[in-house]
Amino acid sequence: MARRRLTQEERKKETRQLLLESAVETFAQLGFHGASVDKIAEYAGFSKGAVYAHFNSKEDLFLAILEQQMLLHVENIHQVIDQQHSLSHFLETMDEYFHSVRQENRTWSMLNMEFLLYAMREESVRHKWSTMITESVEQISKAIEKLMSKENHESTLSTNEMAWTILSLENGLAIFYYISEDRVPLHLYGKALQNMLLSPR
Amino acid sequence: MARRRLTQEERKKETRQLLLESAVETFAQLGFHGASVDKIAEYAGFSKGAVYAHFNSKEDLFLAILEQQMLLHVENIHQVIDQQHSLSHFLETMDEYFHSVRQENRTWSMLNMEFLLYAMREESVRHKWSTMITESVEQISKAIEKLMSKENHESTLSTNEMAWTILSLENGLAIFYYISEDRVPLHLYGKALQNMLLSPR
DNA sequence: GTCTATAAAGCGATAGAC
DNA sequence: GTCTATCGCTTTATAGAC
Repeated sequence: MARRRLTQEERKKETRQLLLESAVETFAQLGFHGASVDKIAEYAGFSKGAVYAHFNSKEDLFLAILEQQMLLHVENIHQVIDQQHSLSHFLETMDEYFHSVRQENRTWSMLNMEFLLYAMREESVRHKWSTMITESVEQISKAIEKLMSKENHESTLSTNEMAWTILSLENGLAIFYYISEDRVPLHLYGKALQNMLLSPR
Repeated sequence: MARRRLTQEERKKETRQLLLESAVETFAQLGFHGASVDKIAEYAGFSKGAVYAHFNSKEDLFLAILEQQMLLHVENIHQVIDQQHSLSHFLETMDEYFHSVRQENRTWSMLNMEFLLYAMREESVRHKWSTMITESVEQISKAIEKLMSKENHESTLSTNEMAWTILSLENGLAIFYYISEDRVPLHLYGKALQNMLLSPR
């Protein structure tokens, strides 16, 4: 009996996950308004009814993947931060992380943009994002501070300002990568960061 | 007779301009899919019919303001570039330009984001934007080169890489300004650019 | 050129069968 | 839990009056 219930719960979770994955793809491709519940369901191999059995509304579904994406991004950042030995190594890893996300996972990048635009318009979501971003900035800021004190580094930028710049440049460059692709200089992200944070003396 | 025709043409142009301005506001506020032709017309004080008398479709209207915005942005960049005496002065002016656009004209910034997302999805628009951006980059690159040779400056970044970074950071920081507003350090744009391009020695 | 009316299609969401 | 059918509303776009 316990076994049977577990299987059913697993099946339910699996459907939910399939719907989430389809939603990720569809929202990224067509945007929030452009992606219909019908299309999302169809792409996952279900009907509209299945979506409304798992989520209260289209917006609810959207916010669910927003939540998922938020946690994943924060987790990635933490992983990157925790394994650093030097500031230079840190920036290199950030550059690699940046490129792997852009190239292997175009969908997530476009979805990220969609979230950003959504957050700019919806106050509640904007506030949530703002909090998450600020926390990421603080994490990065602390990590930089630790690395800098270890290396006796100095800069006219505060570590907080550096952290904001790192994340801003990531987003800004990502946009251009998708629009101009081959025209954007390779590994500019890492190079620009090195230049900004490790000023030659 | 000539006078009468001119007046009519002027009226036609005026209506068209009013519709364009309303479209700018509405698309920025609600996004491409979220903004209906009805709302755009109503906000301008007209009915839907008037819109279709001036534009073939909703997308046509969208592309018309995209064109207008493109030209304006390029013009602004040129104006900023042409009046520079030193690299430091150039970066300061860019910082001022950045802030005036963000604060006085939130609408245009959000519209800019909307365009970017649209361009990321529509191949024809993407190509147009790519060309325009590349031209802007070249303009900025040349301006920096001139200023640097005048001041005997050196850097590990090429002027081309600098230009891409300048525009990327502008977009990336703009996003965060709208989401986190008061938490983003003031005048970070100019400061970060100074640090990146004018490395202390 | 601008209006009102309307067509035709798509949307989010719900109801009821299974 | 998932389906089909359907409601009620909004959308883009067109037709015809003025």
